[in-house]
Amino acid sequence: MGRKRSFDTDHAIEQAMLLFWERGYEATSLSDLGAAMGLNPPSIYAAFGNKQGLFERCAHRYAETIAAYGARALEAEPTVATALTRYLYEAIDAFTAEGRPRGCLLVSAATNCGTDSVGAQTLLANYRAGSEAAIADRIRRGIAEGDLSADVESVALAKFIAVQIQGLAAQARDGATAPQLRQVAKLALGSLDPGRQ
Amino acid sequence: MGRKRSFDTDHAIEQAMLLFWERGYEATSLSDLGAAMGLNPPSIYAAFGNKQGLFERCAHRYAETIAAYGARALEAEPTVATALTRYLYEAIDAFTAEGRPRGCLLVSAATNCGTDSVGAQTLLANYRAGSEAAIADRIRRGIAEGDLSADVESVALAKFIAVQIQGLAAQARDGATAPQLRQVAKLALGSLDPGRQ
DNA sequence: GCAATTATGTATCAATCACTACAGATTAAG
DNA sequence: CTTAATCTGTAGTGATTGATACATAATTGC
Repeated sequence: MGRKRSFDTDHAIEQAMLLFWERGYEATSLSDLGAAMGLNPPSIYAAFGNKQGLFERCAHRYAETIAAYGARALEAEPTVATALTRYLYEAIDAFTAEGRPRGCLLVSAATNCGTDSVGAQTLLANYRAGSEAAIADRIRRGIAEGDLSADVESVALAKFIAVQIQGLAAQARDGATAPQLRQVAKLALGSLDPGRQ
Repeated sequence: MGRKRSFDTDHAIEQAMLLFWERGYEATSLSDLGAAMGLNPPSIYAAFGNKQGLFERCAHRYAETIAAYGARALEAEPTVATALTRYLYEAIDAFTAEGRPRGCLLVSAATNCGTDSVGAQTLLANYRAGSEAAIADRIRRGIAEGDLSADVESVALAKFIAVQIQGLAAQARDGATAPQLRQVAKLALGSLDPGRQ
């Protein structure tokens, strides 16, 4: 019973996500969020609890949609080399797509925050750690399948890919173009060449 | 004439720099800065103009001291390969040194800021662009000296190094250790091997 | 229709933000 | 010492922050 909610929660999350993606957690005020979602403060708090609750929903949405290329690349590609190659190139597409913020919400929406934003900071850090762990798992699977030399250090290689992702995201925010970043990825993926390392 | 300044400007900048480095531009309030520097607001404004003026002094100090390894590596090393290698390894030392903030102020002190911090944001972006340009210059010098194959694309390789720096700084903030990051750098520098690319 | 329950809009909360007015303290010049 | 100039400490500026109180509107179960 009770009055029905007069707005679309999914659409509201989408608008808030774009704002958090563009400006980061702290720099996005509830006034900005309310204006973008077309909601007054009480509706926001009733639906999401508080600012951090809304941010968690937005980060989840981002991970499930925009950043879904990562899991797809790791699962769909037959070899580690093709999986990591596709991972980087699709990341570059995501970081530089037209008509939406550049870079990666999970990388740069809560990098420099005050003590009251520790929650958002660790939330994103956990997403990043999860992605890196998934990459390491995929590398170990490749080794087990004989796809990759057994003396490849999965943790180090996964961290290498994570560094590429975080660096590419930062460069995309700084205005680097997709072709430029693809040249960078090509250099980075040279390390994966069989017969090297 | 007039009353003498009762504090050491250099020491004040040093304390403010450490705070900006740790928390970023927006998340560091003037109360925090005043407490760290041992100054009341009027003294800060008399000496530095405003918050952004203080931040500019801090960024300059950081670039001239903490981040001086970059220019040193590019100038002192005889070849591009050794210069870029030293660049990355000394960056890792700077990003993970004990007793001071992790990561790089120029990379992550103004990544997600509101519209009133555009000045700080572009200031750091210019520092980053300058570093990347210096790397590209050094690469072109190496090509001119016959140190490097003439078909190396200086801009792309410089951006590749910039991506490593920004990614390594982010990973250092996420808690990665120096040995872990050195493994990453080793993989990245594999692309520089003569006979490849 | 009635009562219970939930959502919405207005208006506002205390806290904090960057910044400053102002008076007293301290210095140098004459 | 006097005078002018600069610095320092106290206190407070208006604006904005995240978050709410409260009355009204809308919906469901009976």
